[in-house]
Amino acid sequence: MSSIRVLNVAEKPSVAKAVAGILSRQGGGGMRVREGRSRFNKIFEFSYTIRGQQCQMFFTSVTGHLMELDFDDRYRKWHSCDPLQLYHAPVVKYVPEDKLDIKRTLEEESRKCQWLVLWLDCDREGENIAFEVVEVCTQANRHLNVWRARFSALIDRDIRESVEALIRPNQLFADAVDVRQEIDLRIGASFTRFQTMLLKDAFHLDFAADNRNVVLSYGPCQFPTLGFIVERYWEIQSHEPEEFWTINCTHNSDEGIATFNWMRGHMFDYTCAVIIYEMCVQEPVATVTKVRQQEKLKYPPHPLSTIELEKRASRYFRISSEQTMKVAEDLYQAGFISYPRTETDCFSQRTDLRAIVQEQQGHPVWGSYAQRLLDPGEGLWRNPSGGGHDDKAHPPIHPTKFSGGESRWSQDHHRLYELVVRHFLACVSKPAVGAETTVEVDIAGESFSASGRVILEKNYLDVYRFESWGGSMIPTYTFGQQFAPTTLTLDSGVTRPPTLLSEADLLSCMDKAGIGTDATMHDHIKKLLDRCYATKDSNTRFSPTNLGEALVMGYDDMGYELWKPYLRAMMESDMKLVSMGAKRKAEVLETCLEQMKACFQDARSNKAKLFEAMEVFFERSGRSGALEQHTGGDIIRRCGVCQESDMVLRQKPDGNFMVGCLGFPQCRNAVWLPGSIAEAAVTTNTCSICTPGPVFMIQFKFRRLDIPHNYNVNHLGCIGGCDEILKQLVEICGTGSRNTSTTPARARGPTTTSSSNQQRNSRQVACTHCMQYGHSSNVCPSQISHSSSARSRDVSQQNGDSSVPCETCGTPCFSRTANTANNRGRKFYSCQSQGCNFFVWVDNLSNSNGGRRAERANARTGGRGRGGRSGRVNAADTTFVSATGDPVSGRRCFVCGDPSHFANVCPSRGI
DNA sequence: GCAAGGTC
Repeated sequence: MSSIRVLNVAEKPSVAKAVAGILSRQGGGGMRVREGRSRFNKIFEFSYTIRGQQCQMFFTSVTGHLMELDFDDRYRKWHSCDPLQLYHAPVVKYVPEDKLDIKRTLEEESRKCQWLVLWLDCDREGENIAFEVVEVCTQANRHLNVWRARFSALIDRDIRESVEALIRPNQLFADAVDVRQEIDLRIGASFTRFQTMLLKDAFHLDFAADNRNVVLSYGPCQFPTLGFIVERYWEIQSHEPEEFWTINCTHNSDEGIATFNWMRGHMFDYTCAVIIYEMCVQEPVATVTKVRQQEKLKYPPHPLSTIELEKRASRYFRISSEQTMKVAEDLYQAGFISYPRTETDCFSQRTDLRAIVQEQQGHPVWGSYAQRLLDPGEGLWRNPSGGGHDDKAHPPIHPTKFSGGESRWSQDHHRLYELVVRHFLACVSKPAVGAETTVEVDIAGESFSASGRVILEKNYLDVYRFESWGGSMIPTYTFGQQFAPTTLTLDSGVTRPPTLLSEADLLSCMDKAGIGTDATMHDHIKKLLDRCYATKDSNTRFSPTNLGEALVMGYDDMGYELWKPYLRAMMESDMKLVSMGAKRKAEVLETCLEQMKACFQDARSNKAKLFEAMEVFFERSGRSGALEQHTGGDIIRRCGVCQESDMVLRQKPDGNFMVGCLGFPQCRNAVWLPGSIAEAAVTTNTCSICTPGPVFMIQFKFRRLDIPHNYNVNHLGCIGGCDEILKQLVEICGTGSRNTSTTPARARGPTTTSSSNQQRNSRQVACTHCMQYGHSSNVCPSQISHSSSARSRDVSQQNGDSSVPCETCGTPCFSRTANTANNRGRKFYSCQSQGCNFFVWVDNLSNSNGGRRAERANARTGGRGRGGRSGRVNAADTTFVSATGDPVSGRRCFVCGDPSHFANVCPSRGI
């Protein structure tokens, strides 16, 4: 039987070498290596038998995608077409210049072979690359019999099994990637060209030495990444510190000090806190109600995936994700660590983990730990637990070769290799063991708890020096034991805003939202820095730049969530449907691109929003004619607002006329003219009424059909305030577009309400969440929790949205608003639980807060026990409110107002 | 000059 010549192609040279090595060993024969056209992609030759068929194997590789997608030549230049055309412009898939040598190798080898076996990674991208290879190879030899090998790890058994069970490549998987590529290209290019050409020359971009090189890119991954940064930044900006109160208790004994925390945590209502504090102070005896001793385990981390490597390198060493991937690639190329781009965080059963540990035994620092791991007497070994992710292509990142440190390594190389090794050793180690003691005490019905921990066995913590497990001792307590607290204090604090996102936080956000892949996330982060959309401080925390914030603000003001991850999530779910065969590629492409095109058109018609947002941060340069109303024009009069510049007549891009101050943006004085004007020209006539003069009159020509029939189409008018006809026509026609049913009149920025934006958008674009028309995605009923912006202007405090525990029975009470004749609009808390009659006006609570704070300060710093046993509050001046809502003075019951007792023993509570 | 995805 004659031998079949088989061309095998892997996704990267390392896989070609590894698989060829495994198969040639199994085939029993030797392996020959020869050069291909590309110096990176060698060709391995050996004999092998597939299902009884003698084969002559030729094994080579590509380097990732062989082809690129781009627009047809006619559309590649930025000014070659309207960016809107990019939604339909023809696209071509081609082999770029730097891949031509690989293409030639494939063509030459194909001609010699009968079979083609594709060894691309077993994911959607791999399947797509497979079809690129098929296209090149079958063009050279159309008789090729095409096969796909599916393997999950580069180990003997997997490879042998996959070659015995060859299948056909999966067109649906490849289709899904085609969809993604085309959508990314069209959206990215259209929005990038649009916003760059619109804004770059219109503003003094202070961060750029030369505006000509500035690209304001938009991408479905980079923008949501920027969105995470901006959103957190806005959250911090809009944070309003809120004061809260908590009760703390300490107890000194011969064995040491125990700190007991209030189990309610903290309270935002001072009155509530002080009442409870009073109760504790009245009966300052602590009774131990619970002593719990537990063994606690702290588990080692899961095996290392790319994202975890990036996050941990950032957290432990402050190395950027981009640098981490660079160094990891270096270490991988030199054979010290396994493939660094992997989602997998569990080891295959077949991996020889002990062999990997064995290699590390000689290391001067962690070698002795590796020895302990392998010693059964130590009992330190534990099979690693997986995190449940498996990309079926690569194992978790682990050391593949011992090194005591190479002389050419940088500090980052040393650190990353150490992290990979220590992480691996930790994974196969037992968890740390601790003994935790929790003590709960009761003071006047309030619960407090204290806990302490001692570490019994460090185990993996011995080698994983990056993690610690704080321990603290507490004295011994027994159930029922009573003691007098050493201190019992009512303390205040204020809520703090969240911190800026760290690189590890950002990677987590992206991972959770499915933005980017393990191999590209660091690229998206770097792109934000390169584009000057964000900056990173020395603590690896990200802030948006003015430019980044302005762009997000502009789209947010339009009512669009182009900066949120939902668009990507929708594309991802569509891709999945395509790969499963539930939706056709053409159908998904058509609907998605139609929607994005409508969105693009709408964004373009709302470009004033982007301008307004940019104007918040940047000076206008005056170089752009994009919004003509701000520059040039015939003079009407001197501006009465700034008294420095002239007011000029301008026609806006939408065809409408206005009179604006040349001092814009410093002076925003403007007169908006009726939308029914067809022509307007400044005359030499001056108004005899309006002052200060001269005010030049304008000859208007109105469109007949756009004004009532009793008005003349020709009108010599004045914008100085005297012209009643002009005023009436503004009233009748509005100052916006001619046809309000399709493009409603729109005032400038701040006066435009967000609801009018939403209405406008909803007419043209389907919601990106539910694909329904009639609303935009930021008000989608299916996504309400996503829809509110964190920006302060959008934050509204509504009735019933915050609660305080009822001071009588503890049930959460929500604020409500009175609707009675005397108290309409006044807020109150009223307990809704059955039989409880607690009631208080909110303004009574807040009005008396100032005095109470002073009083509290006095109680804590005055001679009344600061640091002593009882920081008792002087309630003599406190204004309490009775259940009827009437204020009562003095030390009286909070519930019924009776001065003979406090609320904690009020008869109305059945005590 | 534009995207994101492979990889060197």
